[in-house]
Amino acid sequence: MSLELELGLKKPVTLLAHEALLSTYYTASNLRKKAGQFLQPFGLTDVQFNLMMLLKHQSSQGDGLTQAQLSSMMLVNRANITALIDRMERAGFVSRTSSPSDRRSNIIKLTDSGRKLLEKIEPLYAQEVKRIMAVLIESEQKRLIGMLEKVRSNINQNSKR
Amino acid sequence: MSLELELGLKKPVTLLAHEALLSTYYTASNLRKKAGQFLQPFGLTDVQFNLMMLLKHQSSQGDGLTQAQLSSMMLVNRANITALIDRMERAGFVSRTSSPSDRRSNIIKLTDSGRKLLEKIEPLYAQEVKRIMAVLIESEQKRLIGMLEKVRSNINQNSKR
DNA sequence: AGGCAATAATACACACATTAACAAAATCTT
DNA sequence: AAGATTTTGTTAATGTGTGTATTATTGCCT
Repeated sequence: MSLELELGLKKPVTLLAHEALLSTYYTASNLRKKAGQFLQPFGLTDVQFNLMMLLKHQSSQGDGLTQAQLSSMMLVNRANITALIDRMERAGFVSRTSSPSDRRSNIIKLTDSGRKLLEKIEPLYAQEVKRIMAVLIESEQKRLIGMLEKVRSNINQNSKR
Repeated sequence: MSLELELGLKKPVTLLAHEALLSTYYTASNLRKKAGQFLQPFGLTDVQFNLMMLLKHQSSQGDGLTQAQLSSMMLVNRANITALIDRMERAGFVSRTSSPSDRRSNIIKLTDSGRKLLEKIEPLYAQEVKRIMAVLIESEQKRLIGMLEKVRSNINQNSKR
């Protein structure tokens, strides 16, 4: 089903490049909504789940990550992380301790209950991701990743120079 | 540049399907940020610009659109549109009048100054979109659109049945 | 006609994103 | 060593997204 039909547009999008952009945009939006619905029964948002995945898979033997590292890996501003960790700490998913080696930094770690919850969700999540992406065969998924990578690389090149 | 490097990950994403999902997600996020920066000097957000584009191109001879139509075309909850239109009305970009044929509905139209602003921005925006997407040739853009369409169509099919 | 269900907009509580400004700590430079 | 710069986290103001509940209106149905 085309974007035009999905959104109930009366007229097609005229510029192909714009349709490609809107496709990316709306697909991501749909994916996020789906993830949100999937995670809601577990008391998590998609953002919180992503953060927990980073804590589990991107820190060496549960050493945790700093808020700055998290903001870089999540592609969001540092300022976001403060309130996000506040909420997740309150919910008991993560702990925040000051770094002994750099007193500016906080070390964020999964709590035991956070890790337990994550490990319950992870296989179900992976299964659902695989199901959704299975409409594309492996080579197509790679091509998609490659094309999107090219687009990203071109976003912040200025037209001048 | 791979997602792994862009985000500063210490370890690669292991599941290909997940990498495809994250690629889509982060590309959309980058595109939105870029659009936001591009539109900021004009006093618009990307969401407001999109809404104005819909009002211009998706309504028959400036008849306007209802808030329900806008929410469908923007793939957002109806509840969003209320405050969004509040802000845009306050800024003088759009007008909100009650529909004579259905007193539940509001008709949203571009104001003269809103239309003038949009027409100034539109060619610059189109140029930038074309520049960004020009890393993909036409056939690739079509393939991208097609693949994302397949993904979207699969999001809301349940695994059971 | 009279009642019931669907639809449109709104309000509220909450989550998450941005930028800008700030304090504290670390690091660089001379 | 001292001063300047950068980095880290926080706060505040603002915009956008969700879900849920409420009100007003319309349309359907017997």
